[in-house]
Amino acid sequence: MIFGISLSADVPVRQASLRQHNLRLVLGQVALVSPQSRADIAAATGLTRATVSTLVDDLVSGRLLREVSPAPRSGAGRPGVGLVLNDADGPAGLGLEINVDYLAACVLDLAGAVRHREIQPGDRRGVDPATVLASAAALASRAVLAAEDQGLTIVGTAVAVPGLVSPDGTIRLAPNLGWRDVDASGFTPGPLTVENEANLAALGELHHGSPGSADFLYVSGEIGIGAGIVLHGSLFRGARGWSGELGHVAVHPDGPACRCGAHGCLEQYAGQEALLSSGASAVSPGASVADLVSAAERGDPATLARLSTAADALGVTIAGVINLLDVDTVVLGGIYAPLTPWLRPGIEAQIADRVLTAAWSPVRVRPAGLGSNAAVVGAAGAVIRAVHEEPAAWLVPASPGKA
Amino acid sequence: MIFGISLSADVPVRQASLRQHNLRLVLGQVALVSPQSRADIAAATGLTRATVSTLVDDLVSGRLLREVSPAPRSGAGRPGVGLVLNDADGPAGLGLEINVDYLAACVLDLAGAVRHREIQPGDRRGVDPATVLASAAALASRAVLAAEDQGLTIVGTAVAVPGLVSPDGTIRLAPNLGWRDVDASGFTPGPLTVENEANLAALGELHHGSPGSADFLYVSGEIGIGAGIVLHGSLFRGARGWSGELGHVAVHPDGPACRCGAHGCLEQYAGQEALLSSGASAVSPGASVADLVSAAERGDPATLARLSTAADALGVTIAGVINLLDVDTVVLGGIYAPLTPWLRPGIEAQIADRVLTAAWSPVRVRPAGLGSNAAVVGAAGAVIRAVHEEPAAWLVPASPGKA
DNA sequence: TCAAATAATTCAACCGTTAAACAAATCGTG
DNA sequence: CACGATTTGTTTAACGGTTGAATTATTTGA
Repeated sequence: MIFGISLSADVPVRQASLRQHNLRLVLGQVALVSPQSRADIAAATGLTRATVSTLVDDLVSGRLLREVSPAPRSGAGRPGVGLVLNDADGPAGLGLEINVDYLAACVLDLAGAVRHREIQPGDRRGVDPATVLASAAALASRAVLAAEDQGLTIVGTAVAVPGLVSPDGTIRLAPNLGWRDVDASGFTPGPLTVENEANLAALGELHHGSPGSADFLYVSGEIGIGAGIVLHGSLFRGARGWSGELGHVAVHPDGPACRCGAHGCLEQYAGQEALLSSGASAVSPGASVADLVSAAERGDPATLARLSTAADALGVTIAGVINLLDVDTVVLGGIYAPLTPWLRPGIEAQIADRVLTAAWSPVRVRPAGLGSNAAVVGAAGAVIRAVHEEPAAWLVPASPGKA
Repeated sequence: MIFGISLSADVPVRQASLRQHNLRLVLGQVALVSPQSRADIAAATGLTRATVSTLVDDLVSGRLLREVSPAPRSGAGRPGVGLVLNDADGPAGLGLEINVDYLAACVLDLAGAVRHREIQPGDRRGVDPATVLASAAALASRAVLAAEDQGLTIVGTAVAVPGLVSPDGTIRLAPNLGWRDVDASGFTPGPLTVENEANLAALGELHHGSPGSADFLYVSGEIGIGAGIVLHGSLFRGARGWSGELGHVAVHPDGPACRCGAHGCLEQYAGQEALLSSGASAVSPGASVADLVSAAERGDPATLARLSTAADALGVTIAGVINLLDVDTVVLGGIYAPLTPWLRPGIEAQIADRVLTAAWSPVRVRPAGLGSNAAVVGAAGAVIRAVHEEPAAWLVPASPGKA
């Protein structure tokens, strides 16, 4: 549970909690705009310069902040020393992604910069989970070494998987991997979080993608269709962590049967298989998304028609979501990102038609800024975000020799 | 904005904030279990008895708590004095509801008990908004008098309306009243909140109805169909406050045209008009919901068929919502509450069929505990809830003569 | 009547923030 | 090159809120 909100309501508050809160406040301010003096921070947060000084001292000796020599000069007066997130020898987050057609790893430093990345393509459908997890573990240990080479310390790991995950780290159901009740909680050393791929991708988009709204629906087109829901700037995981199963929302209740047992699910109209493998078209069976894009660019009528059908189905479903949740932005991720030019018109038309408030408050539809990296980056970001959320817990005790 | 979360993250925290937090903690503890001694509170919250004493002193002299003579005895030792929410001469909340076929007012004391209620039936469709607001204002002033007679002081008012409300209190659109851009912000003295009827009903159900889940979908069947979404125990209002337009989610995208301009909206299948006025049946046009219930109880085939159709449509839509949001409870409110016996089977069948996680985590479907009072009670409850959330702001200064 | 037990209050100590004074570092100007 | 102006960062006394131990208050049971 790396995503839990920590400041919750029904717990007593002592002076120490106060300090924790203000430590986070200062760290967050530095994360917001980067070289910043203690005085700047004081002005921006409303804390006193004195308080900021003591807080910054803690954060610097705890290896979360770093001083940089000259702050950008302005007028007269003593120059302030700049403060930045410690991306030199501080903590770092490790993100992993287990997907149907690739494994990926990614290391982010405290400032959110990608410091290492490795992608291992290969179809994992039907492969023994233990084998796949072993490959992922190997990927992870290479990433840890790479981080150490750069002076960074991995303080946690998050894994993105295309399926439903229990709070204890068990993968309850990953239909497209063919997995069911796989325990992924301890396959790598250190604290580990297992989380749905679309959720982490949404987080990645929120914190590391193009800056946009704090309320959006991230639609992840992979073999299946998932969604990550960001409400008021934080991920909504549902009562049991199983939100976002957009692919199995009904478009036509009496439509074709779906693998899930129901009829007319969105996945039947806009899933990767529906887009790639059906009917006669310029795109041959077994083709890739890149082929689809080029066929669309050529203007192939059958391809365009199929994309239009998918866009309509997506649009109907998304319009329903907007009527329900009132998000103001829809982010198209996964395979939908490169297909945005052909999907957007149909989606926007359905929104205009079906969303009650569309007339006076527009909804943006845009492609994901991070492309296919959204989930790994989101996973690593979730780890460093935990540090940002509770810096007091991550202050490394000053070694007496060095201080 | 009576519902805002006050403890937010990017604000400095001083000792005073600490006190505010702990005041709320103590008040909340008393609200949780009622006659409770200072020592009990200390044990339950983790605060020191000393601290609890000073906090309770503030709350008592500020008229939010009241001491009751003998706490329930147990063994030996000095008996603790019981503390209860001040429902004798404390603050109270006024809730109003403007609906298509009735106006209502309701006063709740700090303990959440209904101390006054008035309902004024009568069809308001097409009536001039100013006239309706004047009636509501009259209702409100009678409620204020009734409260004063009982020693209570109204500290705020919330109004439930069947429509979309802007943050500034303007009713942007209330289709079934025929209102558009009506300013309802100042029609009664004192602080006023205007809010969607389904949202307030959901809040009412959450805090004053049958205790249940903290994540649920409240489906409000009135002339239109609205929904209130409660996530992690708090109301989700959407990016702009316009969440919950369930009635215009598509069931059959190519279905019959809806007033809203789209096609196949849920309202066409399960709205009050669809249930009451269509086709030949034992229920004559212009009938009421009570007629519908008695026809269903008689087993009238046409009525049962129509209810079954409505249940299927509701079920498809609700299943989509659950796939998306992973709520574990669905509350049927408004006209659906008395119809639950006939609606539930169809809804549950669709959920079982279409919700991915239904197999291993059941979804409860139940009628609203408050019936048609949910919205007014929720409105009044929202006001007293604001006091609970930020007691420091509501401590009445001790009058020197009385203290 | 007295000891045991529990409730509530008092008081010195602690901790984090504040405000104001002070020290440090730079620029502008003569 | 010196000096005032200016801004940064640290120091120090004071303040507010919580804590823990001691004290007082109130009841039960022997």
